[in-house]
Amino acid sequence: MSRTTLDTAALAHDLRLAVMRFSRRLRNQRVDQSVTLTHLAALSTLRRHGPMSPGELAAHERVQPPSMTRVVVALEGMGLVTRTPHPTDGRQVVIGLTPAADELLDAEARAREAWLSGRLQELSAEDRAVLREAAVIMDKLASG
Amino acid sequence: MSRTTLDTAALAHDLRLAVMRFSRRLRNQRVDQSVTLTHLAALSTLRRHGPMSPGELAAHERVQPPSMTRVVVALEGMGLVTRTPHPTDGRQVVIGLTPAADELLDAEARAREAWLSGRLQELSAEDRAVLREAAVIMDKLASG
DNA sequence: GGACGATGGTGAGGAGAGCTAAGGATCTGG
DNA sequence: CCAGATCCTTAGCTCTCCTCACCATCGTCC
Repeated sequence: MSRTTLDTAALAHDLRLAVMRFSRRLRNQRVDQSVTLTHLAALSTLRRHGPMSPGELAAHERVQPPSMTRVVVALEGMGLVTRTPHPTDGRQVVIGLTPAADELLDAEARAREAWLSGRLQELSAEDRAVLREAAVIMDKLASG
Repeated sequence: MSRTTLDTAALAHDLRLAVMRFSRRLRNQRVDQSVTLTHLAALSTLRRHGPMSPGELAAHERVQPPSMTRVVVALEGMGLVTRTPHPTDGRQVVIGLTPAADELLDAEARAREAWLSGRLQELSAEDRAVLREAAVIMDKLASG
């Protein structure tokens, strides 16, 4: 085993533990108890990329379609998204945000200062730059 | 809102999504189906820091004590850890690894090459360096 | 020395979040 | 027009973590 390979194995170990602990922390740190992190992620993606089908949404979030169905059902029940039939393809459904969801996302963006953004703000600019790059790399790893 | 604050909010958003997706991917990518990622993390921590009480272990993993109890019970059932009474404090219990756990961790370390280490190896040395720093920063964020 | 709050572990119950397998509706290519 | 592919959904399961409550033990204070 080469030096580099050993280092990579150690990195894999540390990175895995760090990501697990960090994601736990993120889940617990959500502000509004009624809307979970998974729900928020779906809403964010919808806002960023516009209305799309459940399947597309699932692909974006790297989740299986049935999982996303549940999320959409829950969000629809809360009046945060609408389900409208696809204009030409009868199989598909288009998920769109309601004004209430927009408000919620705005409120959440503000409230997020309470923790993650606040914590990030305490870091050095260099550390933030590292995280910014790392986010891109991790997303690449997650999608590959 | 200043420029930096805006950037930080965007970073919070992207980082959150990236970590969520990445951790989902990690969970699915485990090799041995009988031992879950949570179990492995606990075993890894025990190996790295030596025997400790369930409470300490929970603190290390940023988890509540009852959650760690379950993990320990499961691991004991699989013969991977032992529970011995604390020499002086009758309330405490000391969790230690069995030889079987050592073997499992070795096997896991080797098998991990199959995915995460393999993927990391494909990255540039610069990207790995970024992740190495990011792991430290995320752990700091998770613990604070 | 005994009562009493603090600490540590666990039992019970529940919620969130993901998966696979399978079913039903719709589209499309032959 | 039928057969297979595609899309969403239902059903049922697992894993992970939580809170609340309980019990045993420790340390302290009267």
